[in-house]
Amino acid sequence: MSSLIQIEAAPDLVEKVWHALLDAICEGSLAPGERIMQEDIAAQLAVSRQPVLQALRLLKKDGFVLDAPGRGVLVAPLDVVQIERIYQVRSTLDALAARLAAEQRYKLPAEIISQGRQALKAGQIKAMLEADARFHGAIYEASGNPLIAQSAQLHWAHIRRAMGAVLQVADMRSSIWDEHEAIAGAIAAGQAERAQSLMREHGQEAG
Amino acid sequence: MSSLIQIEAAPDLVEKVWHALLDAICEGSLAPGERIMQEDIAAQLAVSRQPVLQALRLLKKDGFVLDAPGRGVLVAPLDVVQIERIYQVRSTLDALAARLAAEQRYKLPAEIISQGRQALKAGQIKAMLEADARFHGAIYEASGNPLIAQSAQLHWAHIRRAMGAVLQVADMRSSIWDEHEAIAGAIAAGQAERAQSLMREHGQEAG
DNA sequence: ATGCCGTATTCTGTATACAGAGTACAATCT
DNA sequence: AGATTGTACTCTGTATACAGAATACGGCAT
Repeated sequence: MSSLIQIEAAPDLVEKVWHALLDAICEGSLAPGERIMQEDIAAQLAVSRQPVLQALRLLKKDGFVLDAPGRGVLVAPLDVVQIERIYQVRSTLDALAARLAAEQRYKLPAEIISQGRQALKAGQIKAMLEADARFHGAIYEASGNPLIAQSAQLHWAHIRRAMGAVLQVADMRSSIWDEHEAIAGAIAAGQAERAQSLMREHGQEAG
Repeated sequence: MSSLIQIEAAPDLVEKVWHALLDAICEGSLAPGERIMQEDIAAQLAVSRQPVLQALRLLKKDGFVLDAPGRGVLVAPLDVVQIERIYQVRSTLDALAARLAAEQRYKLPAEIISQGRQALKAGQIKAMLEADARFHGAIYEASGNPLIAQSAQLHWAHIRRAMGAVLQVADMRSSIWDEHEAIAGAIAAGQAERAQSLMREHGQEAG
């Protein structure tokens, strides 16, 4: 049996449409409050209305679009209160992940932090967000509980959306990578409680 | 304008099918590992395959059913490890909710606890679960962050499923309503940290 | 001129139809 | 007898068709 590369099964139109819509919403090309019509989307993506309908239902479930009875659905407006709520939940999950990762003395790859610092120095917003996501993602994975990553993944999408709007006005706090480094240190040292509380503070600051 | 009772809009077949399937899965009439065929479900509920397809996709997203490529989908087997993971996440969210509720010095209605004690004394399993859900639900609501309730709602469904299987063997811990009472006291007194840690311990015990 | 009602349009949700992918069984060859 | 390949069947996912609900506009009455 020769080792063949795994073929990625099931392109699945629904998932494609879902991804396309989510990207458009996060990136802002579908503006908050904008009306969405199934037929338009279907035509733009060259599929029938059916996969679009299903994708919209998925997005609706996660709060990216809202029902507008009679007028279809519209892109959820990004609400300050709502963002705060998301941060609240995500911080909690992050803290849990940090604690679990610390219990296993997870060693975070050093390059994640150095890459983040570089991006910050260079002022590359996109790279900064990516590095941030990698940092937190690594900890989720190290926690050994895939549910955390799954939940947080959703929140990240909301946050990405908010970030895009916010970062054009305000600068990113320059201290975040110091905080990240401290958290990574506590995790590697197995200081579960310390890692947990550092992460919680980190999340609260971010909001 | 006379005040008329709000008419509940949009029965929505997809949602009905979703609910019916979820109930069947939680209750156990759809056994773990069992194969599900769209046409069967559609025929049983007297709808077309379309709403069933969408409902299954929703359930798949939340891990109640799994993809069985080529053989449709099957009910997710209830895995001990998975249940532990769910408890881990839910405990964390519960602790967050308890802290937030405490910050507002939320007064939990006393009848929730007394109802729970009565159900425990009478040995009515169903009533016990209901009282438990009411207790935690009230705290979610008091937290002021609907995201917590939304997330936890999902976990509850999984837990309900597990409970049904577990409670037929093991008795429920008789101390839970003492713990609940202590938590409610801490919340009402505004002792946020204490409420949070009590709730965390409570969740860990339950697992 | 303004307010109200009726009609037409538009859009969603559901049902039916169709095509593709995968499995199971059976027949054939070694 | 066992293994392998070909064929038929089954089930899913997507497209098209249809019906119902809600809105927006235009006409009419006041």
